[in-house]
Amino acid sequence: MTAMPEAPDAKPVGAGRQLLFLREEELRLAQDLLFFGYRDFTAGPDAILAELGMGRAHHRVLHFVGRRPGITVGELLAILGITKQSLGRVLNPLVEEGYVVQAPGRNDRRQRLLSLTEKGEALEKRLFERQREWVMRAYREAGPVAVEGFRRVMRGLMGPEARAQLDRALPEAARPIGTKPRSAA
Amino acid sequence: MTAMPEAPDAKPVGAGRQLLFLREEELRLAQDLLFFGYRDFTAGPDAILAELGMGRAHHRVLHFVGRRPGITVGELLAILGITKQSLGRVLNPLVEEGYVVQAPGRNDRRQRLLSLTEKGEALEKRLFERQREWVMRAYREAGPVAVEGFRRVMRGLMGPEARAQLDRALPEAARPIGTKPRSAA
DNA sequence: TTCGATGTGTCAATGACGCTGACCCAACAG
DNA sequence: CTGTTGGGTCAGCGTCATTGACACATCGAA
Repeated sequence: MTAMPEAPDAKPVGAGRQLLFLREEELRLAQDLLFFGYRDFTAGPDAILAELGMGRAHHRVLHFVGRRPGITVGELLAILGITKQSLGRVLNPLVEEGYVVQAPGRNDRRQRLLSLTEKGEALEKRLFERQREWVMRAYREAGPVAVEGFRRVMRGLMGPEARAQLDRALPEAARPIGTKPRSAA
Repeated sequence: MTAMPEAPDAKPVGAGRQLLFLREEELRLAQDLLFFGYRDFTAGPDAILAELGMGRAHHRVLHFVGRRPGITVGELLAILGITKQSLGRVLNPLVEEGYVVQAPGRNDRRQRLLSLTEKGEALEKRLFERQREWVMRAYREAGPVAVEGFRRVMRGLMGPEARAQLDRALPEAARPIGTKPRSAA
């Protein structure tokens, strides 16, 4: 490839260009965007977590437990899509260090209902704020129409199970496009 | 900062109005979308790679080497953002098993210019096709306007270095919207 | 009341993927 | 000749996921 001739005014790609080539390039672009975008999206929280001897997995637990206090272990496993052994290795330290509390279920006492402690909420919020700044910048630069498109595409990239989980987890308030939960929970 | 470009095509969701300030739920949604979307986006290739005893990191090498044949090890390291030890653990098997070839640089014979063998191209293509179906489905469901928005937002989620790398790696032909290798705003 | 299914926890081993630190070689550049 | 650069390698560590097997309390129903 030639070394960037600095076209000062790269025009939008002409509509009638080689369609097949563009299709391929479109997808290569999507791959790149998702790789870099996701990596940099998680970089902020990752840095905070590293100082605490934690990783991305801890963040996910804090995130989903914070989103649905009283969630059962089984539900969390289903959402995260990992094994209970993997979850245990992350969840146990969070409990031991006082970020998460477990309470026996009222109806089914086998269950351990998870929720965040104040300490857990504080950390989750800290991670959240870091990421908020990052996402807000991207949203602001892109504009509301783009944000709506982003949501549509990301939703499309999710498998059916993940979509269902998302619908279930979402407060009806901020729901994207055609996301009517047909059989709500 | 208030008036954003009109959206003739996108459905006015709750997001259609002023989301220039990021409400809590909007960011939570973004977090969920990125987590689930990225996970499911990579699931297809992951399955193929697992059969070959490889992982996501191998795919990335195949992807970026395929995109820029003759890339140096140093450039690849910069793009991937990992250490050479980490790269070595992935790249060496790829070379040993005949997916990637190394050639000494013409100007600087210290360099090992990387490119795919036919075998490597075949595998990369196979992974690519799997992902293409997935992305195409999402793109088709979302529509062209949404795709454009998706690109803008993902680009915004990338850090400055990643954006520069993306511009550098891209054939000037198929470049997304406002991506003249300079502007931001 | 017994018994199987369920929710959860845990031990042990494995593997992918990243890191740091230290050191090496070959080639370039002064 | 010397210092820097491009690349490789050994040794060790940590996170995050896996599988398989087992333990235990509880629930629900025969």
